[in-house]
Amino acid sequence: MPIDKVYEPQRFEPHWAEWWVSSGIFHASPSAPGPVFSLVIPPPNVTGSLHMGHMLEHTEIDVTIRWRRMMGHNTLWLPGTDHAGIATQMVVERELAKEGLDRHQLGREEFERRVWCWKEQSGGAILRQMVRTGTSCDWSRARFTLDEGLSRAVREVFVRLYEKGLIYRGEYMINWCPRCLTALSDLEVVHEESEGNLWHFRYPVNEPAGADPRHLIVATTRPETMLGDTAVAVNPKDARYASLRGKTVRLPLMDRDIPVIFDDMADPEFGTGVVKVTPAHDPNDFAAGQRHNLPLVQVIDQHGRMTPAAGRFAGLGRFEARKQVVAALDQQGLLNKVQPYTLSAGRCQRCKTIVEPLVSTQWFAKMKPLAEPAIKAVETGEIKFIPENWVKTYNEWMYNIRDWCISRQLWWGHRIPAWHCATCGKITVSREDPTQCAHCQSEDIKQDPDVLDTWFSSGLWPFSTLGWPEKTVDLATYYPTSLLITGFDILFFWVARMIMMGIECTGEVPFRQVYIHGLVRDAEKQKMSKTRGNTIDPLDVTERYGTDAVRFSLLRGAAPGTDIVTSEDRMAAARSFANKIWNAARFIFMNMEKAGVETYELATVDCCLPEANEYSITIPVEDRWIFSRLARCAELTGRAIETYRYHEAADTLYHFFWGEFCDWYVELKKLRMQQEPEVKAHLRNLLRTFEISLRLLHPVMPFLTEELWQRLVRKTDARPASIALAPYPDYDPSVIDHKSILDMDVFQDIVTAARNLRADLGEADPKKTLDGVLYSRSLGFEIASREKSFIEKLASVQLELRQEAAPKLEGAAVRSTTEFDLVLRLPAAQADAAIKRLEKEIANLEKVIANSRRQLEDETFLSRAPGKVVDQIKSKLADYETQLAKNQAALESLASK
RNA sequence: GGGCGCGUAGCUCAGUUGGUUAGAGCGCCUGCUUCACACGCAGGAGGUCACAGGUUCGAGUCCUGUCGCGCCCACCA
Repeated sequence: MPIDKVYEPQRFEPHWAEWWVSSGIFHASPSAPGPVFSLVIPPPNVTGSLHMGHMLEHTEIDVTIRWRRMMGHNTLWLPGTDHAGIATQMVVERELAKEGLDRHQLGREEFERRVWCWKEQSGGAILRQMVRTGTSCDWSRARFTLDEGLSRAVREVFVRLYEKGLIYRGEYMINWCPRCLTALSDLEVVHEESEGNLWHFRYPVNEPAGADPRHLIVATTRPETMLGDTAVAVNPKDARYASLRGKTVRLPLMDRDIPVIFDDMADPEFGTGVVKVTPAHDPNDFAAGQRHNLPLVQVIDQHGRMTPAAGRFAGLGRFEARKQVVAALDQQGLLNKVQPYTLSAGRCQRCKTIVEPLVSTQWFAKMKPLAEPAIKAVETGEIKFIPENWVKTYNEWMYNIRDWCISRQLWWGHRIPAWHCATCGKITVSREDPTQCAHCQSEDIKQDPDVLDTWFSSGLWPFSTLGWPEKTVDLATYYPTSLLITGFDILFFWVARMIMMGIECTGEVPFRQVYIHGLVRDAEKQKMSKTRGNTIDPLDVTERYGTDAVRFSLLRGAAPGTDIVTSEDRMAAARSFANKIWNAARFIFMNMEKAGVETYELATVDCCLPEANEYSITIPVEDRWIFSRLARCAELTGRAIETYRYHEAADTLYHFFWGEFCDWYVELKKLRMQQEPEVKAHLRNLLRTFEISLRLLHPVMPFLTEELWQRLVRKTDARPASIALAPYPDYDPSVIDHKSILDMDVFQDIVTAARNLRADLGEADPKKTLDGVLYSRSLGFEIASREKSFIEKLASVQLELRQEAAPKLEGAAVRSTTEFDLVLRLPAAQADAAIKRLEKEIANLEKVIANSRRQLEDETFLSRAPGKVVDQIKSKLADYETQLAKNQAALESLASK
């Protein structure tokens, strides 16, 4: 049963990953005891595969969920995937293109069938990857946004909102992607700055015969749209143009007269103060057109080509048309000037094609009435954002929210439950598929071809996944969910909409807290992206470093409100830690074998206290100490996880396990078991502390701890099936033994002092023992006499103990603290290093002492600083002064040589 | 044009409500194949906390400004 020398997670991680699923230990039961803690996963796209962002998010969620589960909460982590409308449709269309097909050749039904096939393949992949990485979801409750139940929820919400007048259909200006051939919401348009031009054109003013010819100069970044101009606008307060009232101008190239309108949209400060108005191709102009009743002349079509309304430019692509329009105007002498200009163009979030603002009939959701209660919920603290400053961003968007274009001209998604009547032209919106028009009973009705924005269904995710609109037990138990963990990139897309939809549909907030994590970046602080080629594949590093190491490295970088830097260096460091744990286990297993102990039986007392009756001996200092440290570690780790300071949790565990458990406790136990006869008693506590440590570590390193725990702990009826179901170590502060901490401090100080002195003397080889004397009349003597042989062993010294004050010694290296003075005999040749250290120590002490004295003499300080702080300084000052005196004496004696 | 965030050791970053010799990981230097671990052990070097002011008994921490960097939102042609 000895385990392998080197930590090789590949050998056991897949096994536990499978077992966690097959054993069903993460299955949530509404009737389970304990406070409810529920969370729904931000559903990854079915088309996707796991990336580092998921890995981080899932790790943070998993740590939280595992910790809560061990704390005895009734936990649910509901997993699932999103159908991701455009993204998925694009991927499948690309696949079809390889076969030389497009979706129209297949037809809607066949195309949908193909997407479902694709979903079965790739949707399975990401779920399998999640299983492999150990996420402790309840897989029996996995959901997909196009599931029957969720589709019913979508339909119910659509009908309700329609009936309340919160969903309407109308002709407005929307963002249109000429490549995807669908409308987009404002959020799906990303703005990108690029270098372009500002062209200035002359539009001749129509003057009565005989008057002086005049022209107006208009500027535009999009010359091709001028073909659709139906007015020019000037500011009503702009005195320069007052005389234009009632005038028209001749639109060049089109030979059309268009009116001069007076509207605030024109900024007198900008350019000439005259702006061309193209209501069909610019959102501003569209609004102006409505105010002034201007006609719409659409010169660009859905494919981004010029329409017949563009006259001789008809059929050209929009960018080619731009060139030709400029050339034509130039030729006619109407090009006034060209200015370089940075403009921000809207691009399709998915395919990066420049979006075309077009007037189109679409479905919209009215947002203001939904936003109001959602704002209030955050304001009143019913929903808490962490970090808090995201509230500002949230509010900014919510207060300025505009109606949401929810229809998409796609085939993959939730079909809009509206039927158009060919007879009366009216619309029937219904929960069940209608067979006739609700208005005229005609049977000549056809379902609207559009589907809903993919975020419409994700907005319902927290309750649709729990069975809503049915009144299910799950819904009653787990809704509202406790927590949402997600990235800020989908704050508006998803989080805000869930809040609005949740409140609207269920009357309750969808979650109590939202923890917003940072972005995963590479070692160069670059955003990870496929195009940059700097992605780290989580599955790849999981194989090479182990899932636990990848998780741990991410957590160590995951301070709230900051981005998360990853690199293989960090993973290697985390793997070293895992290896350390592994080897501690190896040492323990080895000693069990030596002592003939087969397995460890879980202690009946679960708090961090040694079981006194196990001992026929006095409880040694390291045991009293380590249990206090265990309790402290549990407390700090728990509090860190609870407040989403994952980096702190990881750090606390790291330093506890490595710096305290391994470096001191195990080392001491090692000696104890070598030198003392009560091996089993010592082993018993070693096992106990190790087992508790494994439980402390389990939320962050689930695989390794499960593997070791299963090997260590004896299977009994009382034992939980998995460490994941074992209780998180109790951290009642009353178990902390302060005396033991003091004792251990002194013990460590003596050992460290001896090691320092050895180094000063240039003797780094631990095989060579040096002689020394320890002087102390207090705790130092007590500890040193009790643990003399251990100090000698750990520091490679031979000690003589004297219960007296240190005399003035010549030719010796001295290390002094308030509790003791340690003296090593010094070969004369090596005084320099010792002197140097003393001088440094003295300089430090002098600085601190001066500082403290100054403060203690300062009346204002004494009167204003809290008594606690003053006392602290006083007692420390005394300590510093004794140390200083001792060091000075030592230096004097050394220097005099 | 608004909003948010960052600038701390060679590198990457922590630093909870201001409280007294500023921490970690990696890297570097010295010495150790000590029977759990060289993915290790022991010891060590390295920081005027971007800059300038201010508040305070006390500032890496709070305020103002400057410089540098990043991100988000916005219909100015």
